[in-house]
Amino acid sequence: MASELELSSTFIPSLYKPAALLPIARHRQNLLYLIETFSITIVIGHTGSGKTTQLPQYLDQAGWTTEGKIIGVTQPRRVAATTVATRVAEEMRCKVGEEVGYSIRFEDVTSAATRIKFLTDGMLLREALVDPLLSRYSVIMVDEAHERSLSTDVLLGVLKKIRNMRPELRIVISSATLQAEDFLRFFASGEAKNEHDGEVGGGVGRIISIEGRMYPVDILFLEKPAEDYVERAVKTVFDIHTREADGDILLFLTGREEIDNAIQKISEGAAIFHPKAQALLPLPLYAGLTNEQQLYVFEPAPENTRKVIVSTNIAEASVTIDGIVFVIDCGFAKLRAYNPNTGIETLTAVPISKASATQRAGRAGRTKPGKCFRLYTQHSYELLPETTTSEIQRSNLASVVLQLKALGIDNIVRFGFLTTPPAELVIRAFELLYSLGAVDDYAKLTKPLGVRMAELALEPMMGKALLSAPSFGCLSEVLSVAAMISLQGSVWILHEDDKKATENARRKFAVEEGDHLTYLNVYHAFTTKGKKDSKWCRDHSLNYQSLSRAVSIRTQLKRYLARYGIQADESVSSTMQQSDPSKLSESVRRCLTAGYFAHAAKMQPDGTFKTVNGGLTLHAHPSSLMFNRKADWVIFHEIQENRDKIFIRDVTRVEKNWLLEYAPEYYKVS
DNA sequence: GAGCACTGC
Repeated sequence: MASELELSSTFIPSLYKPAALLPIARHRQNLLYLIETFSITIVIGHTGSGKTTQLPQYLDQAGWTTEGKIIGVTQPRRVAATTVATRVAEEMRCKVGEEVGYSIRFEDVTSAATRIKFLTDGMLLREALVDPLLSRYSVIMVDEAHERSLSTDVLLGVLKKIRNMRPELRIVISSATLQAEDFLRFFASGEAKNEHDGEVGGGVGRIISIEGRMYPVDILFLEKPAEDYVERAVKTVFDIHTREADGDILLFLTGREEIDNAIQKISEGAAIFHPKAQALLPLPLYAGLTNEQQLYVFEPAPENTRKVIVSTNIAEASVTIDGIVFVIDCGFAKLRAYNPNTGIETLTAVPISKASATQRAGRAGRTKPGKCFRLYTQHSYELLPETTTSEIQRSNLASVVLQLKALGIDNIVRFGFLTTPPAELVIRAFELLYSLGAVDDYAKLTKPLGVRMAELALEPMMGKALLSAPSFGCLSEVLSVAAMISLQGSVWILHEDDKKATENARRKFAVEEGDHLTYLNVYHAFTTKGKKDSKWCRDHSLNYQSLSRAVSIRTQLKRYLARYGIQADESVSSTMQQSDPSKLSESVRRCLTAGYFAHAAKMQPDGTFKTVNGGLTLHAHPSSLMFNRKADWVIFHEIQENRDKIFIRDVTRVEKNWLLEYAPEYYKVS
């Protein structure tokens, strides 16, 4: 420790502004006082205030890491956990994994010396399965809590429960201004009243605001509503380019199609109207791009060139780009919602919230004063909801219910959620879990099935299929299928200009029986013929990063199963060629049916599908093998409504009698 | 004939 102190007085960090200059430094004493005094501290501060990097260090220096206790800081995203850990380690002059570490899925970079640990909130929930009181932590800081992700909300509920049993635990919540009082009220509810009556939070906690290092952003609205916001956005890009000072532009649209469209229009316009002026460089940004493709937006523009980054919501919170001076906000975002009555997810563009609009505008003021052009009227803005509906109110909650059950929360209905999810969502989740055998008649987790399903990092239906695999003699295969399905569609690389290339590549691996066995084929080729080689992947339009991830996921799932005494015999059936391929294919499809019986459909003469009760018309997604193939009965992984059609994705042929065989209760009526 | 964003000892 002595040598460390000496070092820090001799050297000044060169990479970053000295920490003493950050806005948070002035609040150091007050922050430490509040955390010492109150169980809950809500910290309001923008990105750049230093709350994430400095506060854990203050706490460490103030003695919160003595006697083997550690400070945990959760993030909603993996990248944030790793980058912040790296930065704090630099400031503390240690290697990541020593005094400062991080823990995310597949990567635990911590050691016995670790005192400050950055981790995803999902990961902290995992830890709670083993250590229900999170007893190693003296302080837990939940960063970016205002984003209200599914796991943040579950974590907040769990922390509130833990606080009752561990009053010495300190909880710090980082929030945007708008929601700070909600967080405090949440933790204060159920507390006995005291002398602080009348004040939000009473004696439980306090809110502290730390001013961020932000530059002013001028907000401009349209006078009249725009008829076509993509067109209006492109026009605004050119207006900025010709009339405003230097600085890059960030344009928010809702999805890939709009983005490609806008980029084309910007390129065309730039070529015609401004042949000699400063050039415009339009760049797309959305999650579907590979990491490599995303990196372009971070590179400085060539000389005499203005970057125009055309992005989805990914640039609102997940990705931060320097040098943005102008933001154009279309006022919409695509949002996922789940209908508990039909079991169908929708993905539609909806108006954003005021909080979201503020966040978007803030992206313009990170390096100097900026401007935000909103492609809607001030009147429409006033009508927007304050905040976006939290995920827990619009998601399929099967996994959440399973997780809470595994954490020992028996009464889900009475569980203290920050926002109580609609009862229909909870009921629907229980119905599915019951039909899968994960919970019993008394809504208790079954042993060992339900307990294991909760532990596996898989959706309940896939978890059930995987745990059934040994009895079908296809564990090795279903492990691979489960890993590939976990990639959520990022198996293939989509070529913007050459759509046939992807199709041709798909055809090479196609298996008649459907998408799941095609995935198995791809996985097998990747780990044998492909030799886990990135060039081989590029040649076959496959996403190298995703497939490497599938290998990690498979390894992790296999390790879990091994702990249950379930061994995958890789030597006998690791290739489909070795045993009778058609028999193996049947086993895999039977096994999938045992997990996915609730996602079954029957093909109609016109090639569309009908749900089991006959109510809804479904279409095979064009990315599915079953898009132009014949089948009778199928099971599918995902069902989603886009615009006017309901699509099913990851579709595989099954037999009707398998449905009756593996889910007699579920199908007894029909 | 077509994909918002995240994540799991």
